[in-house]
Amino acid sequence: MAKDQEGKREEKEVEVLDEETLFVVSQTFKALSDPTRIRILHLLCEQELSVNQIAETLELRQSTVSHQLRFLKNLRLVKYRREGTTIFYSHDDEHVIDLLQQTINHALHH
Amino acid sequence: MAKDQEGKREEKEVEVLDEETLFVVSQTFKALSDPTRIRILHLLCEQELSVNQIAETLELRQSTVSHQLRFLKNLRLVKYRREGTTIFYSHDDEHVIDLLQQTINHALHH
DNA sequence: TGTATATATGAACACATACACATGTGAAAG
DNA sequence: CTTTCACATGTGTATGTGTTCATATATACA
Repeated sequence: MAKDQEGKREEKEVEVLDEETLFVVSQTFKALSDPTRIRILHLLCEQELSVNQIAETLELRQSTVSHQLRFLKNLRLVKYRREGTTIFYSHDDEHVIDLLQQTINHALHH
Repeated sequence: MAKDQEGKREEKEVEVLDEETLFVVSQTFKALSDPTRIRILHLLCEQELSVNQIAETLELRQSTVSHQLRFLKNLRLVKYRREGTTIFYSHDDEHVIDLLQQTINHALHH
C-alpha cells in the first residue's frame, strides 16, 4: 500500500491514528488538562451541585465556573438539571471520570 | 431554598485535591492533549525509534519531534538510549501508555 | 408590572503553546 | 583537525486558552 516511501521496515503493523480518533482523544485529554476543570469534575464525581455551590466550594468566580461547565457540557462530560432558577450539574461520562480517578490515585501513591 | 452556604459542606467528606496532586494530574493529561504528542507516544507504544524515524513516519520536522520529546522526557514519559549519533526513544510510563490505549479504544468503539 | 436570584454570555486581556527556521552540540569517520 | 550525521536548542510568531468584568437571559415571586 501507499504506506511508506522508501521501503522501511515493516516489523510491526502500526496503525496510524486517523484524524477523527486523534481529535476525539486529544479533546478528551484536553478537558482534563486544566486544574480548574479537574477540580470541578472531581467534585461532581460524588455529588450533583449547582453552579454557585461549585464556585463557593472551589473559591472561583461564578463566570469562571460557568465557562468551564459550558466547555465540559459541549464535550458531553457533564449534564444539567434545572430546578427553578438553579441549575444542578452532574458528570455524564463514566469513562472520563474513570480516567480522572485512575490518574489521581496514581499521583497520590507516587 | 437557601441551603447552608455559610456553614459550607458537611454533607460529604469531599477531600479537596492538594496543589501538588492537581499539578501532577493536569500535567499528565496535558502531555496527552496534543495530537502530535499522542501520535509520538502511540508510535512508541510498540517500538523503540530514533528521532528521525519518528519524524519520517509522522511527517514532522526534526525540530518539532525533538521539542516534543524533550517535553515528554521532562515528564518522564519517555526514555532514551544512545547508539553512536543516533538516539532511540521508548516509552517510560506504563500508566500513561495505559491511559492512552484506553482512550483510543474508547474513541474507536464510540 | 417590577425586583431579586441564578446562570449564561460577550469582549478584552494576559499568558501559554506549538511550530518553523536557524544555529549549536556532540559523536564518529576520514 | 575537519567533515558529516543525528539531534538539541534558542528565538520569533501565530494561535490557543483561562480568567475577569460587564451585561444579558431566565425564572420565581410580590
